[in-house]
Amino acid sequence: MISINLSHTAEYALRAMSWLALLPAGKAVTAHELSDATFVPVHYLLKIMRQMVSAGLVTSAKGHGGGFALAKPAKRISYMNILAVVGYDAHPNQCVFGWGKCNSANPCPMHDSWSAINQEFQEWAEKTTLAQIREGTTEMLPMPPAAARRARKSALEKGVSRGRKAAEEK
Amino acid sequence: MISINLSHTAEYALRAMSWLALLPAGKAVTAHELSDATFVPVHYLLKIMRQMVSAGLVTSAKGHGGGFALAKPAKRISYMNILAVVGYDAHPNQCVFGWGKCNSANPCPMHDSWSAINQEFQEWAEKTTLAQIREGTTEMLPMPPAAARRARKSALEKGVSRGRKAAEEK
DNA sequence: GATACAGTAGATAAAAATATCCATAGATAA
DNA sequence: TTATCTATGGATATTTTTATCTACTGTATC
Repeated sequence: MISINLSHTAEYALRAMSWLALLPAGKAVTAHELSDATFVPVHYLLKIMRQMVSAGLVTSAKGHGGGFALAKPAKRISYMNILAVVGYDAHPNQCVFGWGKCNSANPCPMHDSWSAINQEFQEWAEKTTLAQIREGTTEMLPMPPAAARRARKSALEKGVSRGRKAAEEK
Repeated sequence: MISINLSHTAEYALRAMSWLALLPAGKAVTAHELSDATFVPVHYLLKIMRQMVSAGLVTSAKGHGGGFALAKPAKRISYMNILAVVGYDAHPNQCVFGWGKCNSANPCPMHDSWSAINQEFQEWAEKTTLAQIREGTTEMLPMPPAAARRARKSALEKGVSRGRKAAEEK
């Protein structure tokens, strides 16, 4: 659970998508690489990525050299777009009390205090895009921790090009 | 799931506490009444209320005439206080990527965009108290939907003072 | 004291979220 | 063509969250 209480799934989706946004446009990354970089369990990640693909946010390619890449420019993919894919319902007027009709004219006890922050979040998620990521922080990421680990492992188990394979055969 | 993705438990806690805040100071309400008013399953509510009691936000009294009431003035109970009881961790600097050290000097790819809204939420939860509830909307709540239902039911099954009892005996 | 009320405590059950596994199909390279 | 890579789709397992149940303790009223 993260501060604004994202589900694991939502958090994973954001991580994976932002990682894709860091790649040179058009370059595909495999699920394994993505998993290593983002610490998202491979199979679960694959499941999430499939949803991203059918939602049209990501393209996929099978076979050698295949993988995942953003389907459109980073600045055209908002956080809200991503969260929506993993089941986040944008209910600008959703009520903490579950009241069907809850608005300033007919507020639940928490309406006033809640709707303020809620609306801010909605707006933030809609206007913030994957482009924000690329801008600030690319250069801080020469190699993600997991990729480094994997590289070390791979080096140890000499000669095999993919660390994972080597690890399995041990 | 509500907009900012509160867990059911967190949502329930907020509802129950805000209901207590609406009562005349010192008046106790039973778990059943609270459950009717807030649509929180009784037993689950009881479990949550126990946590509120041990956290010192609520007082409880057993036996006839007993129930729950706020342990201190509404304005001294912040939403953050409530959320903390049900397991919400206030991590002003928690990282979407799960990086141990993630701050403006060493940011994860999402740090900049995320920390802004995250911090807003933290501040909001800390400065907003149950007093906000009482102020605005008390008069809009002559009788909550469930209480009304219960009263109707009770009236139908004539003569017994507690609707619940009557329903069970039917 | 007896009775009914109401919270406490902990066990158990059901449902949802998270994670893993396996058998396939498409794509590339040799 | 064959072997290898990689995503797809669906089944299954695990864990966590949510919900329910039962026995018990304290309190007030009669």
